[in-house]
Amino acid sequence: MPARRADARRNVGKLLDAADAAFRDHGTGAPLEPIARRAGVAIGTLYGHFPNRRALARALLRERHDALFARGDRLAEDPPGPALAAWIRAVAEHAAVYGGLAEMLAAGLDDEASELHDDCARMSALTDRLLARAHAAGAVRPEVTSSDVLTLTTAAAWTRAQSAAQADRLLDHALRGMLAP
Amino acid sequence: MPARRADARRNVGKLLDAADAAFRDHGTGAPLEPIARRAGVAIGTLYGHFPNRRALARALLRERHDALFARGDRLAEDPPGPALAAWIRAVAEHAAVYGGLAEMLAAGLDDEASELHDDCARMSALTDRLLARAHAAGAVRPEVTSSDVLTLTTAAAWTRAQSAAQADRLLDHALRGMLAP
DNA sequence: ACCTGAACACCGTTCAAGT
DNA sequence: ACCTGAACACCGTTCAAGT
Repeated sequence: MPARRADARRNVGKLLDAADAAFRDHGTGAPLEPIARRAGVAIGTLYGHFPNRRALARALLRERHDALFARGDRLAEDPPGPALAAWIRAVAEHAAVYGGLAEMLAAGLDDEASELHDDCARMSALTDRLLARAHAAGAVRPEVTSSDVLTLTTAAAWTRAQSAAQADRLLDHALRGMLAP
Repeated sequence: MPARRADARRNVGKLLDAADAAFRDHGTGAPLEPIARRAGVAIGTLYGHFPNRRALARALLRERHDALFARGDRLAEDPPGPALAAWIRAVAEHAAVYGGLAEMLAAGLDDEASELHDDCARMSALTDRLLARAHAAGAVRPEVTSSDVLTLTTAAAWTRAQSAAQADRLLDHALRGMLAP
């Protein structure tokens, strides 16, 4: 972390607050100029701190992602089957804070150049780990792969942007089909 | 169908061909000006025939939707459980011809003013009918609702835009959780 | 009855000039 | 070291003028 001028640090804080509000209201595709205006800075200042939308999202998700990773680590101590289910639900719920975030995270996993790639890879690694435990305990059907779990998670996150209740029901059905009979 | 000047009819045909190619390549959000140019007409001509993107999509999907509805009607004669599963797979496959179509159809079902509403309502009605048959035959778990089925269908269609194979596997797992044990 | 394309609005992004 | 905001590019949409 380089030394920053105090006004610059304040501006970053105000930009993140404004971006959070805008992303909540209009999704991750929200216009950037109103965000800068709402933060009381010029549009160039926003670009000076965040070269693109993904960099802004990454900063915005920092704390939230760290909390999610901690949750994943804790779940690795719980009974394998329910722990995997709880993890999937937690990620799906997280990826629905902003409309369009599910797409952004799915893309970030594939694109190594994405500012979100590291975070996505970490989520993926936690999924692998929790799934491997569930397999070892015989809690999941043997044919279920890590990709299957990630796909379900993103699909549920995308659904959640339309209806949280329906996303939960989709998870109920799909998990019933994935967990051991 | 009002009488049309021959050149107007030709233009509509060329616009639909160009739009189909553009939607396939860049999804339903593809820029409209290149579509008009590719069709050899001015942008105003496109707007003259199709007041908005949904109207263009509706025209583009006409034949395809009619074929889908016919498929649904035929499936209503088949064994209820497999028929429902086949219908879900057919709709999911259809809604993935263009990127972004899954979202468009999901929105069209809720929005009565949408040019796509009628088509979406008909898909929904066919889903209801096939699900009711499956329930009557005891082929589906009793708690499965029509919304559950529509949600799964759209989620699978959305997934399909990224990976067809993963979408199929999602359907495998979710259907296993929805069909009677 | 239909077509043209200039015109306007809007937004993302850059960068020269300023402090 | 950071900020400003004009400038440019791009695209959706409208509409007066033309055939």
